[in-house]
Amino acid sequence: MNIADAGKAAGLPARTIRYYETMGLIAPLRDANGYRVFRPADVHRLAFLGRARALGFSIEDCRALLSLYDDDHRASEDVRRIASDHLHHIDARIAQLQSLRATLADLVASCAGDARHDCPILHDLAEGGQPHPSTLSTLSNKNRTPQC
Amino acid sequence: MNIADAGKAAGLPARTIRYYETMGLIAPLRDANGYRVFRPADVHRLAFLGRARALGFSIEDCRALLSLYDDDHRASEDVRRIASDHLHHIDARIAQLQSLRATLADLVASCAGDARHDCPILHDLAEGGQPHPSTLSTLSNKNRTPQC
DNA sequence: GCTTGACCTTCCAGTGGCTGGAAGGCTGAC
DNA sequence: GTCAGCCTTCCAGCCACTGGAAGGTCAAGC
Repeated sequence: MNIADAGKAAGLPARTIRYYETMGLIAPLRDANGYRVFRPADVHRLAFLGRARALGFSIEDCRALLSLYDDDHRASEDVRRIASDHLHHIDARIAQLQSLRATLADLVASCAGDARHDCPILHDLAEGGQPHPSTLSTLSNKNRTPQC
Repeated sequence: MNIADAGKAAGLPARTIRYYETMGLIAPLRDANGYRVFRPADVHRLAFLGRARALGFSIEDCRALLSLYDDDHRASEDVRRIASDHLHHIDARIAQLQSLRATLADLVASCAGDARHDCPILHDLAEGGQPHPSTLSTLSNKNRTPQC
């Protein structure tokens, strides 16, 4: 099975699969012509990766999960710890976004959004205003760059 | 005022300020020795940037907001549109994370997390299981890589 | 046998918003 | 003069891809 078919079967773009190979997450065989050859087990592994990534696990988490999956002597404790840590990160991220959202929603609500010059949003950004109570922690946070 | 003092005044690391200069967001003067010289207006602009970034506005959004801030003929409509679009992005992101969180929490709850080999988390990742109803949209989403 | 188009390969570079480090210049106090 | 602590620029790395270029391979149709 070539890379495009493996991609279709696993729901991943060919480029992503090549990237996963360079990251050492998969190791397909090679045909005489240099083409990658994917066995069913490779496709299965790719689908595993696709699902883990869809749940937001990092590449390094995925590597750890795959190695536990391969490990006949694993303890479910180890898997659960990875998932649980990840859950905590997501919870923290949601809380941060919600606090940020509250501030932003207040600002948007306070702005007339018409042809006039006066704008409370810009005023707040310029003068610092009163940060929304729930945003204080976010603003004082080291993570000054909430990606969204 | 040199870069370190401007950074302290605006609450930004010197490196970030240099980065903002390369991005064309600020244009401090230069002293004879090549050092950047920050006037009060520059520091004010930096603080504006710090607050906008803390609210998750992208660098390009910040550029647009600053240019509206400088514009004597702006309409608050234009500012509000930027903020409102950003709010929608944050809402979408929160919804995505919450759906992902629900799936993940189910998985974590289903796992004994002990010394045994059997693990529903790995089983789900390997076999695809039943995706959590609220996660279906996430999994079928183009954005296969939810950063958290 | 030849062309065509769809695949495949590798390599390099860009995304966003910084951050780290290196190598070297400037300043002010001792 | 020497030392710490600033400042400068430039290059590279983070993450997980993604885009593009340049070129090889394959199968179908003529």
